[in-house]
Amino acid sequence: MEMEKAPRGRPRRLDKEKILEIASNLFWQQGYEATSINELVTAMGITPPSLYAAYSSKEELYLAAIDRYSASYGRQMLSGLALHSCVYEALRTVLYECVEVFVGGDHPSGCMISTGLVESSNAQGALARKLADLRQQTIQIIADKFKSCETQFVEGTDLQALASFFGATIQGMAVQARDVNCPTELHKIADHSLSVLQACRRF
Amino acid sequence: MEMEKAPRGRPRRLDKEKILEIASNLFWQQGYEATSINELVTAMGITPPSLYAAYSSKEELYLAAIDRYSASYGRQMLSGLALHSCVYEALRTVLYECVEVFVGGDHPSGCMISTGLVESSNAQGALARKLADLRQQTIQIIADKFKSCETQFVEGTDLQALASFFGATIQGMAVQARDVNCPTELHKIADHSLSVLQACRRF
DNA sequence: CCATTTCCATAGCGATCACTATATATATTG
DNA sequence: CAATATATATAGTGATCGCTATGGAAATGG
Repeated sequence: MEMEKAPRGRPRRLDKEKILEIASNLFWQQGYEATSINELVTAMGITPPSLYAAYSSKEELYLAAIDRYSASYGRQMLSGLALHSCVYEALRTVLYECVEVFVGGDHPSGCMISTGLVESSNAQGALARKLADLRQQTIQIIADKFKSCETQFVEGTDLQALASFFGATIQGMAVQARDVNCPTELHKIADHSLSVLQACRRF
Repeated sequence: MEMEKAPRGRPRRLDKEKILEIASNLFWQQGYEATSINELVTAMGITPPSLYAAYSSKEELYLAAIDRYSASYGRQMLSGLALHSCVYEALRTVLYECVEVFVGGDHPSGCMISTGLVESSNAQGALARKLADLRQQTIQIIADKFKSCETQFVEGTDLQALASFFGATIQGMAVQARDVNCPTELHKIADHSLSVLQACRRF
């Protein structure tokens, strides 16, 4: 069996994953620009040099937080696309999982990506473009699912536009999750949105 | 006839309205926290004391900018509600006017209110709550129109939830206006959203 | 003209920003 | 026990934050 050999020097009080978890929740709650290094290290119970030993800049930390969010919550929200061959069941699962993530659990409300860096200074242009890309990627993933289910739609349906519409629904739900934080209201929004998909289906 | 008597002291280089116009566009582009006093006064061609002579704080300036936006663009976007007795025509006009504002003209893209201070530090809690209120007010205005047109809907329709859905549509369009800035795409989103209203109508 | 009124520009306030140089604390290695 | 390696805490960097005290510039009133 493999023994975990302790590393050479003084052990760190917080590993990278724990640092990232705390940073993710703060960025999720307050956004990139509104979250200061001071707030981060205070929440972590460490000091700035320890943070910078793990992540070389605030920007890198934020990017890692976004990656972490995508890999866990983002994956969860889109998991329905692969689970269901019926495009309606697939998208209903996606929207309901969005509600779960946006208002549920022991984490901030809303969505790190949907409302991330929508407003920002020119100084953060690169990060803002990255977030806009991620939003567009999400829409593209939905569009690809629609295209792979083309036979389920009435002929001539603009599947790309339909995916943009559901992207807008998700982004709108993310805003309202911040404002009212009520799963019931979000479910109603999801259901109205799903009725559009229902109307585009062929039976 | 009334003569405009020049005031007593040194004349100001920029009146309050011009200051507000420039501030509004910068806040619209970058948001509240990402826009610094330095950027504002540089864009205005004045110095901080002149700005503070007109508006006593950054927060007050931002609130005035939001008021200005509501009175002009906000009013324009909701004007369709009073113009049309047909609820479908009314809401179609609203969504199309949103597209006009969100991607058109010689001003920033997106919406000052829909995506304003969705992410923010606790220090800006009061402003963030104000913006959330404005978003909910918009939804309520749409809900009130629906209720005044109750006879046009199929019986038992949840008009409040329907209004929330269109609020989400508008907020989603505001995000995508920032990301792609394309009126054609937004119109497709608006049309899909309107099909939900069409399905709720009684003929 | 001078006095008065009003606004503007310079300069800088204390606080906070993201980030780091230095030295000390805590572990393993030999 | 050193000697080495790593992470830590203290304390601070220059820059920028929102905001303002001071004094001079530019107008009218007498």
